[in-house]
Amino acid sequence: MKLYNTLTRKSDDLQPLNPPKVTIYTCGPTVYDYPHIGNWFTYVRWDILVRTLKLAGYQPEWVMNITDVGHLVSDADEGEDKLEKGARREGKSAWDVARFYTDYFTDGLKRLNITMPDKLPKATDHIQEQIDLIKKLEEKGFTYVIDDGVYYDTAKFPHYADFARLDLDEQQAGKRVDFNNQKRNVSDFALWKFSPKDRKRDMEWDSPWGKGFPGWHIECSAMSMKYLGDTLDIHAGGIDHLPVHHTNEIAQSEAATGKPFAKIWMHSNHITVNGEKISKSLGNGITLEDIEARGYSLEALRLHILESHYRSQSKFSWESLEAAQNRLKNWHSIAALVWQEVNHEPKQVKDHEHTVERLQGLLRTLTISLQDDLNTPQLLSNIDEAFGFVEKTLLSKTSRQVYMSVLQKIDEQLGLNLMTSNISPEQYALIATRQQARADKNWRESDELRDQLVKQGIGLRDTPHGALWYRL
RNA sequence: GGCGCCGUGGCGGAGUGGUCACGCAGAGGUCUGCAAAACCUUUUACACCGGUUCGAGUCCGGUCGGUGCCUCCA
Repeated sequence: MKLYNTLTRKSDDLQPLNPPKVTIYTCGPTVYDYPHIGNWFTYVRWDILVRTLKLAGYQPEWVMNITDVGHLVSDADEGEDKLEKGARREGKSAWDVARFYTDYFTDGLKRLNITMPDKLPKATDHIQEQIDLIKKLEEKGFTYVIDDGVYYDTAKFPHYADFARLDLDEQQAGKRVDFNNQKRNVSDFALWKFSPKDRKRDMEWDSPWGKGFPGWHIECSAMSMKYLGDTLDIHAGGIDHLPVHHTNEIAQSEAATGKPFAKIWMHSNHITVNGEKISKSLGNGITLEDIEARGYSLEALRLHILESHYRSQSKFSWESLEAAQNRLKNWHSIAALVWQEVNHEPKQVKDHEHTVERLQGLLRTLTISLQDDLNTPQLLSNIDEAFGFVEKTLLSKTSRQVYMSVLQKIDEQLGLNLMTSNISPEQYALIATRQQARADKNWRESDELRDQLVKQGIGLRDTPHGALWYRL
């Protein structure tokens, strides 16, 4: 199985440390606001990663963190605390805000049919682990303390700039911030921040260095190592994390353990909405509720997400969501054929043999496409081709069985719900009655029966092979 | 300014040098009691200019354009 590795900047073969187990850590949400579709794009993509690992015969162990402690608004460790800010906005405590958005987030995972990670550890439940890790870094001489906190000295970590290929001298030229002459490098970052002397924070803890709260980056190192060991098979996250968060995670973790932190780093690219990037500051985030309010299903959103590759900067628009919803609708009607007996003409028997071949071919290409760095767009086109063939030739008894296993496999890998249940005998009876009415040219009765079925969520299309139903 | 990425038909979007996937939308047609489908046909798509090659959307160089990060952000 091949995955593009940011570390090596090429597609690497996955070679887990302890196969068949594959350890995965993905950066989760900071729970201080509603996630927007851009966030969900990323989580769906990691869901596909996990499902593909299972397909490839691995046993993925997936940990995603919940950042419920307010790291500061800026990577330069300046400014406001996000959770405290959210708390003020909503007139709640930081703890309440964190709880509310954590629940919202896990609910969203279910709504989007995203595999539940094996663990969703919260930063606030792992303060001690973070303190221990900072202590370790302190013992090894990677830290220094200034007025407002304990910092990581990036100059002590020789390969700090390698991962993101940063040019630290040129970077931020003309933008050099004055850190009260207390920070030696702009790239240094906080491991532990002290509480302000004049104010009590909602969230603060005692530490060997004084009362305060952990820096943003340390939680991921501490929790991933606790649950998955010193070296991860795969670490994944949004592409925005590459230059700062992930760079810092590597610096902390590798300084502490002396071992590689992750073998493969994967980055999900951002999406744009109407050509603009989504950002908190622009306030153009679309939520799941916005999607549903416009009459689109989250399943359509899911399919839309799969229509682009995770490494490309994809575009979101209502128009393309509409296209995805239409495509899904067509898929549903073709999927419903799995339940339907059709009167075939003899000449089609040969086609049915080809149908079986096509469907088995789809199972092969499905595996190939996904294991090739999660090429979902290519897989979708494979599905379309096979479905087109099914539509054209209809199904025999044999091919129906194969088709059923194909639909189940697609649902399993893509998290769609193409396999719906069969309709009831009563509904089949209604269809048969309508067919008789049509044969008698009793159009009024025939149309009434059709309306009746529509009310039950069943659509019909009349073909030379009889009336075929699909779920509306 | 530094480090990157990208330019594919109306829209979205794959493409690993060798008949330019696929979806959505549009147009025309066949079929059809109506409806819905289905099927067929359909517009010189690979930003531009050079180069390498028997052959380039695919490799190399340049030009133009867009865009991301270097403040928050998946």
